[in-house]
Amino acid sequence: MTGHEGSSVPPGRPLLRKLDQRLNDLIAALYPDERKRPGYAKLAAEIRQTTGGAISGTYLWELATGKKRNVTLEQLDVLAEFFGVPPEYFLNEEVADRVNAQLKLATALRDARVRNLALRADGLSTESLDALLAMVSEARKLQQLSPVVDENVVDAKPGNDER
Amino acid sequence: MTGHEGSSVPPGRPLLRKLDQRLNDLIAALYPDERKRPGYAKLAAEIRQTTGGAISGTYLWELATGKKRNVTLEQLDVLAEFFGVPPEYFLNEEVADRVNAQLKLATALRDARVRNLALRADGLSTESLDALLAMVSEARKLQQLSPVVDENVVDAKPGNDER
DNA sequence: GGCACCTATCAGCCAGTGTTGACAGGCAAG
DNA sequence: CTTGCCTGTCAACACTGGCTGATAGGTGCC
Repeated sequence: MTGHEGSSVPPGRPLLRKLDQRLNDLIAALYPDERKRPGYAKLAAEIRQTTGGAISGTYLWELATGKKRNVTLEQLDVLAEFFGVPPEYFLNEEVADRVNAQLKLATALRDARVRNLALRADGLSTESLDALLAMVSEARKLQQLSPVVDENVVDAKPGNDER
Repeated sequence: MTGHEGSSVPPGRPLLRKLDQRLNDLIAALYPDERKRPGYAKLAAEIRQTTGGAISGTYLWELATGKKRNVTLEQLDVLAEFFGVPPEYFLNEEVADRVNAQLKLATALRDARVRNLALRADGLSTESLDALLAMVSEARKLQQLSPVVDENVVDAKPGNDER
């Protein structure tokens, strides 16, 4: 656009340079255990089926490593929706801090489902939360997800509780 | 997924569909008098010299008429900076409403300078406001702009375009 | 040893964002 | 009426956002 350099970020414009850090924070919050964390490809696939929006693993990596950062609003919306944060999270410092506190709290919880719900709960009404949960459940049933994902995200321990 | 119809937006994704309206609101707020309002080209030039970011008049029109709406963060930042609103204005309904109230109030004022300052004042500390004002004044002096605005915002010498 | 399946990273491609340039219509000055 | 400026609008172009595919390295299972 401006023909500005694209590698080193000139401090001239207060652009969204912290997007990479924000993204990494979110990922770390959702998957506190490094071993259990899926790669960017798997994570992107998860985002795709959860939000319906398209995103590639490679691009996720590019964003997380700061190689690309001038995303479009559509992508921003998809990311925000998946991680359960308001889109302003990527723009406003205060909002980011507030949400980050919530994230730390959620990380403390052991149960993956509760953690996930807690993340998505921020700023939503009870009705919205309920509707979301129902939709996700429906989607899973519809896709006939096998008893995989033993300790991954959405499903918890294998052959155990589960409503 | 770019089935851009212009008017009817596929409700599949709660995208930023109101960007055109928001933009028009801002323009109308800044230039309440239709007669005195500069065209998109002039307005774009104004934005360019004020914020330093690049934007074309045609593109401004496309955004205002809803032909394009999936802007990048960089463009969003430039627009927000010029109009003196926080970037969340384009994302968050509540913020937009709150700021819109401020805009109406500011519109009531006759003096263009006060109106301008009022717009930019929202959410800023007194120090920031002061610094901004100083910078703008310096810029004006530097560009040898005519002795301040009469009722327009900035007066440009006819037939002269820099850069 | 080997193979199969991961992962992160890179190079190249396509689509759409954002550009420049030009056209038609309105309004004031000559 | 003609000339000139300014407006909104469009079409053709360029650049980069975002994707697909391939490569290199790691770990487990045979």
